[in-house]
Amino acid sequence: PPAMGSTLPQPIHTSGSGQVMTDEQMETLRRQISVYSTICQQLVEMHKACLAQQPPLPGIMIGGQLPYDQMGTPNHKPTTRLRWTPSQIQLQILERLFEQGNGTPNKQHIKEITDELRRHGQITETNVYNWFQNRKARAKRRHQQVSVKDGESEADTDADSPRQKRQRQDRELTHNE
Amino acid sequence: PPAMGSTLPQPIHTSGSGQVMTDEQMETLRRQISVYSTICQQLVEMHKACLAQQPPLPGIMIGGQLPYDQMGTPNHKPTTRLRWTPSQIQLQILERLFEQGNGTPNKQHIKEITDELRRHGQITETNVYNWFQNRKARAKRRHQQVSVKDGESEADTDADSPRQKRQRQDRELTHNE
DNA sequence: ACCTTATGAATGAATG
DNA sequence: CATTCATTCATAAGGT
Repeated sequence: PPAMGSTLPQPIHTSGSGQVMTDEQMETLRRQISVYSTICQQLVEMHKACLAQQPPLPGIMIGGQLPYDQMGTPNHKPTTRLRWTPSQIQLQILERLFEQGNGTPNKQHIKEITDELRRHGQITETNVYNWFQNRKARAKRRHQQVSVKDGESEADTDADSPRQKRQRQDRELTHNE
Repeated sequence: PPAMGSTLPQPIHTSGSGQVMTDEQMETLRRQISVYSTICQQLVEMHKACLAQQPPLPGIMIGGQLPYDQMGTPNHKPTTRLRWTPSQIQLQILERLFEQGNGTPNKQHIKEITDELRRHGQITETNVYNWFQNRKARAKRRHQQVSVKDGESEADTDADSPRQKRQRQDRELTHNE
């Protein structure tokens, strides 16, 4: 359960000129609403617990008596896929491309790939970009994990096991106006 | 003291495939988000007040002693974070500063900001600097993607600077292919 | 139904 | 600044 820690604020700004929204924008909106939904629920829980062990303080009485049950409950149905999922065909193509050219393709290339893949389903350049990024990162990690004979048998929830945490922070920060 | 029972809308269900929204729908969405925003703020206030006049309740410890900022910290990683994560309050402040002053603040200003933000959690000047850098870059990318118009379902969300912009691919390394 | 795993996406930090 | 890397978060898919 995510909440306040994530991305809360500001509603999307559409360009105003037309009201055509892109998929991305739609998703952003959906996510925003979802986040608010979660937060509200959490806050309600907190407040419940808070009130539960407290005398009926007279001063506040905010929402008063109304049951929490009727509060929103905007828990969204999966009206649409929340995140992109590559189709089989798309995956095959991507996989093949990845094998050939190692590394993330440049912008132009990404655009081409995206256009091609779109013929097999909804997809955006960002999806493609992310895919390559993730693919690369995970291949790398997988590889170095194998080479380490650490004999670890840890079951990490996240497939990415933090090997060699390189903690480098606070460099000189030499920037002037 | 708002009435949070009255109108908690449910997320709009757009037709999914077609991403053309009418003015009306846009308005509705904006309003929904706005409502959530308001409610969240109010709930936070409520809860604050609630805790304020209460002894250190032992049983519950919902958010524990941690500030609201970190409420969102997901359940299964309570351990120390390896990288800085802005708290809610910090984020709000940063966001506000970003809106006002355009661009990355100079060194002096960063120092001040950092000192201020430190009151809300661990933070360094580098963190602040990086934040502004990233924020700017991503805002830019976001903006140019919004400016794409007319029937293009093209969208890019994260991914750094996907397209457009007289990019210099010359210096873009040439991955084999 | 719940739990685990795989993986798309977000973002702080680093590099050029 | 522009790009890229590394880590983390969230969820779709799959197993039991």
